[in-house]
Amino acid sequence: MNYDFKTIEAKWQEHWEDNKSFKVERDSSKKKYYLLEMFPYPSGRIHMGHVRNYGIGDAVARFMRMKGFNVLHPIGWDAFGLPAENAAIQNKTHPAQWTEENISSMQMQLRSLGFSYDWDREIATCRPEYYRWNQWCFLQFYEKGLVYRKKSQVNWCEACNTVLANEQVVDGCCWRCDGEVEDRFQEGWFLKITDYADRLLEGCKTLSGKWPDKVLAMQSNWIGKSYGAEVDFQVKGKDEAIKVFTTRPDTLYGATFMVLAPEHPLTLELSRGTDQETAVDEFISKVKQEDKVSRTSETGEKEGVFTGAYAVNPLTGEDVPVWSANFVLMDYGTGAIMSVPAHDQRDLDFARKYNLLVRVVIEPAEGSLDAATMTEAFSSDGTMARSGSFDGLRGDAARRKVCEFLEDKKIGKATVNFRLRDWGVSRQRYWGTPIPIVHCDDCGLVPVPQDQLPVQLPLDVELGDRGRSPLTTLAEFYEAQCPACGKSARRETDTLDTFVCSSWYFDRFTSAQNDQFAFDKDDVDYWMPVDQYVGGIEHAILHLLYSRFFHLVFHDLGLVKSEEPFEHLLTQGMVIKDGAKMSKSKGNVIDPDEIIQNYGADTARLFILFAAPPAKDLEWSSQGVEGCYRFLKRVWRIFDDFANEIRSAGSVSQGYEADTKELSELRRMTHVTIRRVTDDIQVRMQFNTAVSAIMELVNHLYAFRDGWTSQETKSNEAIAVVRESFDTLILLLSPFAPHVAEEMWSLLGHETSLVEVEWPVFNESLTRTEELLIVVQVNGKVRQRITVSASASQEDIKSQALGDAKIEEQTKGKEIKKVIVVPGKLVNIVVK
RNA sequence: GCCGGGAUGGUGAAAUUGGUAAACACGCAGGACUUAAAAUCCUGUGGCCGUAAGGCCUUACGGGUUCGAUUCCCGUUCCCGGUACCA
Repeated sequence: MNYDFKTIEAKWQEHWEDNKSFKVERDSSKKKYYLLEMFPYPSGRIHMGHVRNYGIGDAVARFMRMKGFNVLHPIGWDAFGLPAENAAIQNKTHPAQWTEENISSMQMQLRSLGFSYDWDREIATCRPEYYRWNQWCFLQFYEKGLVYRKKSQVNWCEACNTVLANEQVVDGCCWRCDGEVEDRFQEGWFLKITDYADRLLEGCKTLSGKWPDKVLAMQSNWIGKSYGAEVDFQVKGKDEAIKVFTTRPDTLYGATFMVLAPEHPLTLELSRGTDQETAVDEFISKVKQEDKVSRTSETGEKEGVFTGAYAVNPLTGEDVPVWSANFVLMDYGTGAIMSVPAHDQRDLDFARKYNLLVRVVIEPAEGSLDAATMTEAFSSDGTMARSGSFDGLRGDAARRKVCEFLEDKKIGKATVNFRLRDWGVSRQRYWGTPIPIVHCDDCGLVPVPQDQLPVQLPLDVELGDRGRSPLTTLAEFYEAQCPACGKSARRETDTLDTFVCSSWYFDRFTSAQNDQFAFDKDDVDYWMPVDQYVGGIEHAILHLLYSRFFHLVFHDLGLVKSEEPFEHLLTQGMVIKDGAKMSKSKGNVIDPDEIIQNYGADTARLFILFAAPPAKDLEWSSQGVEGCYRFLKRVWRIFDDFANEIRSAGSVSQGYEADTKELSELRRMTHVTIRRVTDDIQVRMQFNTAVSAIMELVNHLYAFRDGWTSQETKSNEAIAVVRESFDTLILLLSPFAPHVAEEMWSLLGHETSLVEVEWPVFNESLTRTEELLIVVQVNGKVRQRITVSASASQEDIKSQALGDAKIEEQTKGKEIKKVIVVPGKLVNIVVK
């Protein structure tokens, strides 16, 4: 019988579907396990990255199910977003239609891969049943004071015609379309993620060891906490102070000038009435013309202009000139800095260029600095000098003392600054969740009452006017009554960033069909947190930070017990071909469907798990796929050889001693393989080595077969041992190649599907051998291999090693200084 | 620059607590089966020297610790990812 993967896979997919094999319910009598993979955007086709992501997840889900856990393994669709809108304009369809069609075809593909999802929990974020609760979340945040509206400099993507959050700007370009991002001044909605900066950072510590260090480091850097001080510099001749943030209050005596960001309101104000007026105007307009990328690149020339004004250094009492320069950013700190050229490279470069005063106030432990000639700023810790009564203080202590002084004098204070900005969630596009707010001339911003949710996204819109969001042109949508006073009012026409949808979908999965709540308290507290989350590294900051933020807020609102949504995180590497990420433009895309057609889902899944450890990039290899296909055929053939003979065998009786060496070796191999595969999946999450171990067992069965078939009489016990091996092989293979495993399992006469079978347990005593191979080294070099009885004492091993002919030859005439015996491993003889 | 991760055969990789480097697979070579091919099965396969027995070398590079280092420590080079006039 040939390995007919097409028939087998279709058969079992149908079986799982008809029986709802992977449907789960909350059951407090069972230990839960929530396995989640990042849900896909319904682009239309599954790609290899998905196969990898979901292949890894499914292996773990199936394994944990067999280990007896109540496993929640859901799937859904991150279905709002720009591609639908753009595709709809191009193909003259509707985003809803385009999206739903894509969902259907991708569902088919996921089914054809045999993933073990609870399909009853499937969600799509673009459906009112979902986005209704998205609006509800927004209002929860609103009521808690975590939502506000402000006019600000925003990142505008011209190509996408919308605003982007800071996290969505990559190297000055749009994360989605790669188009250039420009600054715009615009009003929009923000979520106060900065209120949670400290707790999000603290959380990184508790996740250490459970999330990849890399992701935690990226998040910590993104949050960017820095300790320092805020100091007020009085403007000379005006009742106005310039507030600066510095991480080096110990260098305050060396602040010889100040620099404002060009956008800083005081830049313009201070120059008025001075002879620098026109110079400042020209400078500001020049900087405005520069694009964001070159403005913020480090290699860019530092340029500035004197504002004509002076401020007073609060510690030295000196007048210091106030400049404005392109390298000071309005959106970090206070948008103004004190410049200490001797101890900051940028300040020094600027001072040299414009001939400003340099004063050394921190002395290094070794050598000395010459303010007149130095070209490299000394920015490490050192001893304070030329700093009045602070002279001699160092490092943190120095900074603390200066801060205390500033607080005493009420001219500054120790403070903490974050790099993290609030999350702008307004999008000027159609295909997203309508923001449930009404603008009333009398009442101001009025939230839509919960019983009026969802604010439906109208489907009868004209798309294609690329300048504006369609909602702003649709009177039936934006004309509304004020929920508070009943007067006619205007509905908000911005939609929510789609990252809002994905910030809590894992909670929704716990009560996917509930139409009373976003999620049921008992459900969410039973299932959450996600025990294992699997997804791409590209969401290290975006989705993973937003989700943590949402979950903390939910926690504070008493909606969920846990604080962190994802207990363990695995970020899988990319699938690459010819050294590059698969992409249409490079023409190196392998279509999963084609692989499934030619080799089957089991082969596709096996290859993708076998070819590389999960966290590493995986180089696609058609020969490697061929190899995995060959392996499954090899499994099938040896199974076919034995199936009839072992089908009616019983189990091996307890205390059975194998009649032959071959049988006891097969038994040992079987139990060793259980141990290896279990450990690889459960502890190490290393599926490539798990598959290798199974391959070794199969190789062993082939070697075993030759002796077996020539044997004339076989005891029932002997047949039972062989059966045990095949049962085990099938079970161990089942998380990786579930279809062929199910088929073989049923061919052996088992009546239950593997879904209900327990993971095999190894017997430690059966994994031991009677003889051990010991390596004998002389001076650390392997010279001989000897076999010793497993019960041999260290002394026995030592004398057997020393008595070996070859070792005697190696040690002849030399003095034996030391003999090291590592039980079960090696003997090292040190000679001179 | 800073942060994180890497570098092992012809290739993907393995070595779990410092203990036989290269498991498993691909590729390649040889053999069996076959009229032949495919498929399949078996054997070999890090490099150098040697007919062989065997020896020497080998985990990016240079040091160190240790009886023993792919693994730990110090330094260097290169590669990948993130981030960056962040005050």
